Amino acid sequence: MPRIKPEEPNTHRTMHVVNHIRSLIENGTLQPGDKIPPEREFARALKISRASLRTGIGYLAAMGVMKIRHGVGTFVADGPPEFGKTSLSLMGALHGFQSWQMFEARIILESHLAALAAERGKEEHHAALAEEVAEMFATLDSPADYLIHDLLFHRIVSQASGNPILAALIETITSALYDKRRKTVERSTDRRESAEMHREIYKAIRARKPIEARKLMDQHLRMAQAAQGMERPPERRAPASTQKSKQARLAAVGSN
Amino acid sequence: MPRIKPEEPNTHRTMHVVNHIRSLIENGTLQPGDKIPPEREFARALKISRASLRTGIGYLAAMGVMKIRHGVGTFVADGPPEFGKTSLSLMGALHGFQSWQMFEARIILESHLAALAAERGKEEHHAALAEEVAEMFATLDSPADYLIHDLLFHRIVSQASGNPILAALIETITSALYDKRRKTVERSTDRRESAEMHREIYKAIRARKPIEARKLMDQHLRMAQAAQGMERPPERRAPASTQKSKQARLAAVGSN
DNA sequence: TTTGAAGCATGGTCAGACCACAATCGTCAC
DNA sequence: GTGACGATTGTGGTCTGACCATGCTTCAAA
Repeated sequence: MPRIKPEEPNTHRTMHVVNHIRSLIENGTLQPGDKIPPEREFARALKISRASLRTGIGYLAAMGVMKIRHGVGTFVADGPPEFGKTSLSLMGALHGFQSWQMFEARIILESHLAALAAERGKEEHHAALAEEVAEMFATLDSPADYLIHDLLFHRIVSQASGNPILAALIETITSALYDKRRKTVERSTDRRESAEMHREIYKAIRARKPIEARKLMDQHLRMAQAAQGMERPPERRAPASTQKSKQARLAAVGSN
Repeated sequence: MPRIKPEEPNTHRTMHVVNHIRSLIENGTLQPGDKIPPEREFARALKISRASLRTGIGYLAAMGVMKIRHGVGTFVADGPPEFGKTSLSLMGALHGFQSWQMFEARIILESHLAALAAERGKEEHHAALAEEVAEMFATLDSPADYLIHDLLFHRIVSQASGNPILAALIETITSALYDKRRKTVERSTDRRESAEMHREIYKAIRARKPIEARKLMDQHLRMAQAAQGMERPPERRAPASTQKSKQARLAAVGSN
């Protein structure tokens, strides 16, 4: 007896949910910051169990598309786009990303971003950059405060580039890098010189000199890279890893 | 009576699972391709319900860290790193990423990648690139086949760059771009000229001329960009979007 | 030897109950 | 009136146990 399939109960429920919400977002029904219906109600509407709905929402939340607030509700993510913060560091652990590789990516992206910012930056960006440069000079004696304005400066450059994708990529890499660096003591890498360089970059962006902005940013980041010892190491051979046997590794998975 | 907290039952179970697996990956106990214990068994080991375990695993799977195979088991992702394929396109719908922005990001990343490949590419990469160039010339009459080798060529350049992070970023952007382009008919954008350019790029990489490789790749991609009409549009003002009211939008969320 | 049908291991879904958190509302003391 | 504080309500988080769906393995029949 051939099995009749009046509808299509297949296609994992999870993806059913994901695609449904996806289409709602794509046709503009759902916009950043909007709240979706309560789980129980939504599940009833989609004719699936609450558990399955939750799986789908969890999937979207993991990708940063949805934000869940316990006791409040579930919302479409607003604010700047994020490519799962945990994602990069986890992927790093998994695929052995090296710090110098992250820094290399950052240098490439951010120096180009500076050039784009010089081309497209608007008055408001120029003003904000000037503000941060001033703050940096004002906090030369306070490493923690200085760092904040340093980060803000770079973030504004990202926004001024007019390309949110590149800005989001930079943001992801920077935060992953920051996590690694947070533990190391704040070496007082001559903040005055650093501030001067930021000022030069600002001037190039304001003067709409993409080539120069790019060059200065590249130079600035390479110095930072050197200061943190994140240059690309020379070729190594024979990693000589001391791996446990596969059997021994897998036996330890359940340990807590 | 004050509540005693001998342990910390808090910290959402989901993150408990994620962090547990994360640490297993970071200390090398779990490696790409490894299979984790069956859900029922693993849940018992972690002293949580199977449902919660599944939530955590789903989270990791959404980020591309785990691969779930129904009826078989759950595995740590192997193969090349992926930043959630669906992520970029969903984020695009959410934050209004434009095609030209994706292409701009691609141009910046990939032209630099070509330079790095020229610096660091090994014999094997050179051989593989030559192979693909030859295949491209051999399939000038077959758009579909040509496209395959086109993609492969670029992927090999990514690998040759020696920076898996940049390679993964490119891969994500390219696949998102490809999804958008798939529907458009394969315009026969002079494949012969395209193949010639790839050959030039290959020669520059093989000759270890980073500057030239970068320039050629940039040139090649800008032509492709123009051919697909993905240049950055001139400044627009007054988007004049025809948005429904918030109330009307949210009322339609449950529709199926 | 081939092939098809069980059987089994594993992930997927469901239902319903209860827990935990956050905002709101109502009561009561001041 | 007004503030504090507890109850109520709405919402996500977790648990349990059952059953469904898939895909590999095994084994018997052809």
